[in-house]
Amino acid sequence: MNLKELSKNLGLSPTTVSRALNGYPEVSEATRERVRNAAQQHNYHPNTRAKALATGRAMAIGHVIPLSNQHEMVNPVFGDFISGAGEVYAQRGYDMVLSIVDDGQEERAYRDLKAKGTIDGVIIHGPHRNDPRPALLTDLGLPFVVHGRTAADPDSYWWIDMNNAQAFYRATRFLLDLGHRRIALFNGLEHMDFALRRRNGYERAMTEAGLTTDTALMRSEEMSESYGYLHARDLLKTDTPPTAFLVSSIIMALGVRRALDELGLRMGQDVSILTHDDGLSYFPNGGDVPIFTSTQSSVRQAGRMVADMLIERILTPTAPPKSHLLEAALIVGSSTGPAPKDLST
Amino acid sequence: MNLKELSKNLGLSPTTVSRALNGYPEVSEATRERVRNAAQQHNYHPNTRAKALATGRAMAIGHVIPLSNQHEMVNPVFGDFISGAGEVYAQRGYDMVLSIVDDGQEERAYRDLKAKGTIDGVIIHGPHRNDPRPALLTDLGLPFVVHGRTAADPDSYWWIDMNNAQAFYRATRFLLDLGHRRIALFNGLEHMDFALRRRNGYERAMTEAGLTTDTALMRSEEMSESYGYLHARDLLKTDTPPTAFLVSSIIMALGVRRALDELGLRMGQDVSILTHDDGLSYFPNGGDVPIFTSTQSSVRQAGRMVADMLIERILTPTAPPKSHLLEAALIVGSSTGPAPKDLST
DNA sequence: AATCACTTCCAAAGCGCTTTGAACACGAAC
DNA sequence: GTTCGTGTTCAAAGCGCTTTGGAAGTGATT
Repeated sequence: MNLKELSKNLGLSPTTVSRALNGYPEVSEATRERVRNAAQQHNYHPNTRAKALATGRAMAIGHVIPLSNQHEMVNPVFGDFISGAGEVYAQRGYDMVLSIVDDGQEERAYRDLKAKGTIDGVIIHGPHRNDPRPALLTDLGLPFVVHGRTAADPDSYWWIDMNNAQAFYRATRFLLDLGHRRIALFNGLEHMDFALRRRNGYERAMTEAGLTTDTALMRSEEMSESYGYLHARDLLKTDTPPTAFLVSSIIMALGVRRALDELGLRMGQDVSILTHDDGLSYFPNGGDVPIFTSTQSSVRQAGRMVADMLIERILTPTAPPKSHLLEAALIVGSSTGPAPKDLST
Repeated sequence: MNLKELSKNLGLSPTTVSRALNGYPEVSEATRERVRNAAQQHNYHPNTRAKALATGRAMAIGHVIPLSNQHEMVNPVFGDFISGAGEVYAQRGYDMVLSIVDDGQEERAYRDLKAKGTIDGVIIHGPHRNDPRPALLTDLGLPFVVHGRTAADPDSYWWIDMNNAQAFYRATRFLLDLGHRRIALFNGLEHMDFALRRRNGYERAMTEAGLTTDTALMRSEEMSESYGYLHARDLLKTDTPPTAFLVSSIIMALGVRRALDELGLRMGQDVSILTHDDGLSYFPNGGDVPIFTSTQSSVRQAGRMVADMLIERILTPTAPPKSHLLEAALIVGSSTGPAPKDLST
């Protein structure tokens, strides 16, 4: 069923039917109602391609996902993020198109997407410190919103980020207040912008407390369960093990907890763990009393917000850049407790 | 840059340029070469929407992901699957469009996608035993390939599945050969087709060994870390705990291992774990010697194969249904060992 | 009865591409 | 010198929609 057929069916011109369906005022309410009913009844949906061609708007939003060959890895956070974004798209009539792209081919991917007119805008995931994408996309004239930020010039584009520095500052202070002094930081890869901001928050809190940060207690690594386990085990076997771990991801925290279990240490008593929790649906952090004390910020919610912002950006091409900084909640669970008395005293 | 501009630029008609670019024979090689160069130089890419409209082919493939409200859950397997599929799409010039859809709205989603002409075909994820989707899509005339199978009539459509029954049959036999008799089965939700097939494989092996299956040892649950932990802990505290766990997902297996650690039981000695391993990039199963003994089958590879098959299906509309059954490899790691001597003997 | 201001509808052009059917040039064949 | 292929190019229609620029109809106003 297409426009022509439907309009013939109704004894109206395609023009009128189109206007009726798209809410133009030059059509009587009676006609509009009649058209709407007929459309519904025949399950008429305007052909997206034709509509896109006619309007110049693709009604689709792109996500380009680089796939590096070394460590083939699809961030588990990604699933939750797009499911949040996808809700918004569905609701507002946009399609979501994903491009899996070999690492290093990203620029070409964006150029092609633009040239082919497949999409109206893109979302940038996982920005590095010095990410070239904002400049590239600005250059191409392809609307975009960054989930996160870059180091340089964040005022020049649209973004939504979590306040990583503040979250980890507060988390570190929380552990310090409990008497911990040797606090390990298990961070993500620090060429990622979020990771460096987290480290900065941690270091600021330590410094303010008059402590020197000890690089021996800091790790910067892909946030997998096994790395969490391996590094925790190594650290706990040293002469001066940490009494608390500040961890960047709940998946990594699972690994740290495994190391504790294996060494017979009680979480929240012998050793504390405080983790960031993205609210991943597949790794629920316990029930009424969360297992892990954590800084929480739902990545699915972020997905919704970023999607909304991008659509706004697309619809108001001339508006100046906006941004939004989300604060993580610090939620106490049972994985933290006062630092154990130092036996050497 | 569009066709008209490019052709004017070259002093040719749009027709000729189009044919040159699309490899039609009615164009001299000299001209074709000249056109190709110009296209490359100007980064000309035909507008997808226009092309789609003219050819009737959208050059896009859909994935509809139901999002149930109760347990908002994006299967972690999904990320790996689409990254495999995405590779193939990219290579063959297809776009991937994702629709996140409220549970129960799925049928409408498919109808709409068809009516809007956004896509040329869809992939069906996670089929239930009695999944209505194959019938629906056949009815709609929307080409599709199922990743997995349904109980009824799998010969009537295209699918690629892992041989779940055989994998779990072999896994169970492996544990039986090691002397285990009380083998727990931690399965996925058994209205899912794959899960029931796995149970069937397990039960067949047990029965063939002259053992009765004990429902007290069987769980059917979402495959999360916490469920693995909770159920394993409960079972291990009973009077007659299992000596081995057969687990449907490596994520769940992590939970089982945690229960062992917590109870001071040594994995592979006191208690064995054998898990299915989808080869998820974020949960690598160890290095040279895998941690978990597992039935392995890469879901990313499956993604590639399903995508290839769907494209074939789209290009040959009249071909009879094809299917492909993948065998999982049974790979020995360090999580299994002989059943401990029964102390009560 | 003529004019005006709406309201309601429509014909036709255009979005960027493919594809059909025809035209043109050129040399070979009659 | 006409006819016929052959190779190469093009004009124009069409894909399904939106949108511009009227045109017809309706009732109120002069």
